[in-house]
Amino acid sequence: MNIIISNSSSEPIYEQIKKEIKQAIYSNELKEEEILPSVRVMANDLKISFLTVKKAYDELEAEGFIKTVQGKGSYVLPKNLELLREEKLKEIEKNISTIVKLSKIYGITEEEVVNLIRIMFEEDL
Amino acid sequence: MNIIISNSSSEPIYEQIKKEIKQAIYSNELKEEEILPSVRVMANDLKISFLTVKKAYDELEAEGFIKTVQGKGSYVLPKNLELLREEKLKEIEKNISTIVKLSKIYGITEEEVVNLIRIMFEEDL
DNA sequence: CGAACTGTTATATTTAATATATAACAGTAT
DNA sequence: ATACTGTTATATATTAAATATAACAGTTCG
Repeated sequence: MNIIISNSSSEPIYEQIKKEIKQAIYSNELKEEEILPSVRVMANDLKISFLTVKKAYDELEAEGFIKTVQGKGSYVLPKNLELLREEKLKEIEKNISTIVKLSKIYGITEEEVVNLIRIMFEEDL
Repeated sequence: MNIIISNSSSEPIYEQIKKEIKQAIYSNELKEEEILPSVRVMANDLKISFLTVKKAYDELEAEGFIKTVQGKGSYVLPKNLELLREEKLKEIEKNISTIVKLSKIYGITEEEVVNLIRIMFEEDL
């Protein structure tokens, strides 16, 4: 479990932690049943408050990705890859919706957008 | 000048105002040299503080879209459509970058994304 | 059992961004 | 002059995020 957070990011720390854990679950870096670092250990590693880590874990549990048991810790639930993929697909759709709205207002064509997509997809393989 | 703001939006009111004015400038609803509502008038209309409107106007001026003169008011600068378009293009690129990153991690293909784009472009013409 | 881990909860504080209220001041137009 | 403009300063309120600290509770293991 290798979490990297940015203190200066506008994105809240607990959100950054959530994202990285989801990604680790998806990429199988974190396997089913695997125990996550305890809130205090991770807080210590990241030099942040354990309450911030707890917030991330609480939300990950509410979203069905991990399970926390008092006294024991938090572990990765039988992962629902489809769930994760769907969640991200929704995020992508939201971004696309923003793009389409902006494009229509500011006279950017469908082809221009598609070209950008294609170019950026090829980059940094 | 017809500004609509949402009190419940997570987007700051001054940002909403900025966006709507930029859009109005782009669509020529607000023409070159046209006087914007005074900060107090708009604040009154929207039932918000004039300081919030001032913040929006100040930033619009810093970004080169309007000009404010003490005692007179704020008016639309000779508009630089290209500037606006470029600004929005950057916003779009940022969104695309997010999309591409997510897609690569979560196994969503270029074609899937392009299809979504095409579908959403056709919708709500 | 007891020590050393886990997580939980409550309280209080800090910081930054947003938004507000109010009052006083300054420029412009008529 | 008056009535608009914008400007500035001060103070306050709200919210989200993050923190610090202390006390409490469950689990594990020697």
